[in-house]
This record gives sequence, structure tokens and C-alpha cells, in this order.
Amino acid sequence: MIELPAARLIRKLENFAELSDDDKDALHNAVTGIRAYGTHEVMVCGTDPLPVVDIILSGFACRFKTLADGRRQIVAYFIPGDLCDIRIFLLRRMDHTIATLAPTKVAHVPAGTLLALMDRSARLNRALWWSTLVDEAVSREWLVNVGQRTALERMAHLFCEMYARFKAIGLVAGTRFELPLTQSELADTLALSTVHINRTLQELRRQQLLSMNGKVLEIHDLAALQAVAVFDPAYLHVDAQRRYLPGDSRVKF
Amino acid sequence: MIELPAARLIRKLENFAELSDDDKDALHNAVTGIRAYGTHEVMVCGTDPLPVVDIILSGFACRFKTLADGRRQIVAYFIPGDLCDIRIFLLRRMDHTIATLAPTKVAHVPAGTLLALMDRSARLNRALWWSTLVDEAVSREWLVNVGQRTALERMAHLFCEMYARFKAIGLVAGTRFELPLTQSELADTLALSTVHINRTLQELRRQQLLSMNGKVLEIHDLAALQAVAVFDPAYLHVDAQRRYLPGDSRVKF
DNA sequence: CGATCGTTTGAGTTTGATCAAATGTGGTGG
DNA sequence: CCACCACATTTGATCAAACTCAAACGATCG
Repeated sequence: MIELPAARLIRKLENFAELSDDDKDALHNAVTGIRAYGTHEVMVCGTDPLPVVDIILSGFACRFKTLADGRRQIVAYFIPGDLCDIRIFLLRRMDHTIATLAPTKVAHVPAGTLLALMDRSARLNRALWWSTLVDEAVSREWLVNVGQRTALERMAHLFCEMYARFKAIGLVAGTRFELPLTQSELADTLALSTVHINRTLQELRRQQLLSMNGKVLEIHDLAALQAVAVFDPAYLHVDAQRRYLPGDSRVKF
Repeated sequence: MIELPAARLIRKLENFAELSDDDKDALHNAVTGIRAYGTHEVMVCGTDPLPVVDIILSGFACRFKTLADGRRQIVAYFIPGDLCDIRIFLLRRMDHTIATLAPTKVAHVPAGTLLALMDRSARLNRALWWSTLVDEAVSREWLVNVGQRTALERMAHLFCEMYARFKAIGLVAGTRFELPLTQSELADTLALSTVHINRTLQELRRQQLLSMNGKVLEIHDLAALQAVAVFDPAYLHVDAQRRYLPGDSRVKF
């Protein structure tokens, strides 16, 4: 069975709000094309206009900012089902770069189509907003991570998060999932040096919490890893109870 | 002349999209009440439901997350005109706390009213979205700040940002503005110890870049401070060119 | 079979943390 | 008005987490 390009995104949005068949059809029809990228290709850079929004179909990508002297901070990962990105309201020019970290397929949705859909469907509008706010919550947690956690906690936390996110989209096989990151990319994510990333990884392995062979991460003791990470998955808002829907009787204003 | 509560917010939103008189009236009328907080009062905490959205009228507040063992990271500041916060779509419970850092007045807008307004006005919807995306951009820059910049750069960068933000709302008098932060709050913001905050501040003073007496920050050499900070104000998106408006001829899809 | 990229190891250094205590300041009440 | 208290700032001394530099080792690939 071949999945429609927007299928995974729809599934994610329905985490928050049940969409009408109209909404779903419209989303499916909004996709104008598919594009495949290789590893380490720039998808969106500072100077592009932004006529399209991309839905990640498969693969792995990231958003990063670079300082003048070359220091680099990865500020977000994109996994299948993620929108990348709804910044169509903003800016003359983007203030950062989006690039793949593995071969990645995306579906294009013209910005104008999406805007029109949002005007037409309050439900879809809210679902997209929800997804944006979850992204923001994740970004805040990354700030806490880099600001307050030690190297070991920090790395453990990132792995817990990615485990939860991949699990939510059904891409965890048992205790293993693909996390196609080099140690130097991990370093740019966690704000540590590559050398220290290497040693921290070794420590996590030594404690029997996980193993990382090539691009596959296997978690041997999730509970222990979460304990090390001081991980509280609340910020991922996967338990969203479909609140605040139009006409939802549970909500009183 | 007494300003209507929503005036500053409207001015900010119009940075992005000119609102209709209807939109503005509706926003003004949406305010159901004003509330004044003292210093260090919790405005929103983890367990509240979220029936209202607050517009900051005056004062200074912040959003922070606390780890189980007490470590704290401030992840955002709120200044007059900011919405705090549009998380009405999310969560059963908030994953963080919002508290004042100085005496602060806010205007309440019922969540339901705001949702209804967004359904009714595509322009307002987009303007609010724009403001949310700018908040997200700021949050990303804070991540870069904590992740990649040294203590000196980091502090300089925060001051540059706050200068720009206060300037944008007309709250900078010459080269001075109120920044009611203790060194320990600065520490929780910049992910440094209070001791190191103190020494870093001294270094900035020694270099004649600024002075901070009590709650007032005075910037003596903005260009030099920005140079130290590797500050690029692009992420604040204050130059938003009012793109992507419905019927805006400059935009082609 | 080099070449390239990523990982690993070792040694020495640095930035910023921690601990402890002194000093300054603003507010309160006697 | 002063004594006192709580809190914030400042200073000094020591410590440790993480960085830098340098080099070796290992995969993968044309």
C-alpha cells in the first residue's frame, strides 16, 4: 500500500484535532510535488524566498544557525511527518539554514495553498498552530538541556526525546531506531566538543544504557536512561487531549 | 491620554500586517479585565487551565522551566506588548511557569474570544501567527547564545537583544532602559553561575561598554557591544515587510 | 589502494563552577 | 533615626567539567 504524501502529517495533526474528510482531502491535494535530497544538502537557506512549505516524508533533517566565525548550533531536528517549515508569515529572509542529515524525501505544499486552507478551515488552522506550538516547546526544552544539564544528562535527554518522537510515528523497531548523526553533528546539537561527545557516548555505553552502531541507536534500558536524563516527556505534548475544538462541550469559556 | 490596553499589542502586530479597524476594535473589546502583579509572582503555573491569554501592559515577566533538582532555566522574557501566551491550543497542563520579575500589569483576553476572532479575521490570525513565530525565532537565538557563545558574548548579546526590543516599543530613553533583573536571574537566563555573572558584568563595565545601576541598564557603546556579542538583529524580524497579506500584489504563488 | 571522513585516545589547558565569606543596600519596625 | 534583617553584590581561593591540540586508528568508497 502506498501512502499519500500528507498521510503522516495528517496523523500527527489528528493527535490534536480530528480533521474533517474535506480537510484531509485538501491537504492531500495541496501537495504539488515530491523531492528527494541526499545527505548534507541544504533545503532552505538564508536568501531564499519561501514559496513552499515542505512535509518531511522520510529521512532526517535539521535547522541550524551559524555564527560569523563558524560556530554552529543545530536548533531542531525534523523527522517524518514534520512540517518544515511554516515560516511563511515571516521575514524577508530566513535567519537560519535547513539541511538534510540523511537522504530525505519531502512533499512540497505551496504556501498560498496552505494559507488558503487555513483561512477556510478553523480546525486545520488550529491543528497547524498546535503543531507549531509543540515545536516551540521542544525548542525551549533544548534550551533547558544545553543550559542546565551536564554532558551526560544532555545526551541522554536528546536520545530519550528522539526515541519518543520516533516511537510516536512508528519508526522504532523494538528498542532500536535510526538516528543518522555523526558525533560532530551531535556536538553541534548538544553544544559540546566532538571529543567530549565521544567520551560521553562511551560512558553511556559503559553504563549499559544504549549502544550506537553507525546510524542505529539501540536503547537497552529506557527507564535508566530517562532517569539519567531527568526526562519528563510532558513538553512533547503527545497526550494532547483534543481540547478547544469548535463546539467541543468540554470547553467552556 | 490613556491608552487602550491592547494598543501596544496592536502596534506590534501591525509591524507585520495592517489590521482593519474592525480587528482593532474587536481586540480592544476582547479585553475583559486588568490585573496587577507584584515582583516575583507566579502568573501561570503548571497546573492551571488556560482560559485566558494575557497581554503585558507594563512591567517585566519571564517564562522558565525547573528541573527536579531545582536547576532553573529562564527561556523567555516578556515585555510590554507581548502576548503571554497563546498556548491555548495545547496541553492539559503547561510544562513550565510564567512569573513576574518586576511589578507588572496585564490585560486578560478570554481564550474563546481570541479563538473566535482568529476564525473571523484571517489578517488577525496571521498577525498572531507572525508574532508567535518571532517568539520562536528569539527562543532559537537564545539556544545559540547559550550553546555557542562565551560568557562575555552571551551577556552582551542578551543586552543587545533587550535593547532592541525595548527600543522597538519606545521604552528606551536615550541610551538607558529599565532591565529589572538580579544577577541571579541573569544567571538563570544565561546558564552561568551568579559569581561568573558578576565578573562578566564587571568586564563589560571595565571595557566601558555599559553600566548597570540597580535596575537600569545604560549602554555606552552600542556598536562595540554588538561587536562583542556577534549580534545580528535579523532574528528579531522587526523589519517584517508585511508580506503574504491576502491580496497583496507583491506576493505571487 | 590511497583518500577521505569519522571515531578514538592521550595530554595539557581553560572556562566557568563551587565554596565561603565579606560588603553593600533597601526596607521595616521600634 | 537607627537597628536590624533579608537580599544582592562582590571578592578570593580552589576545583572540575569540558575544551583544545595532536595523532592514531578504522571504515567506506571510487
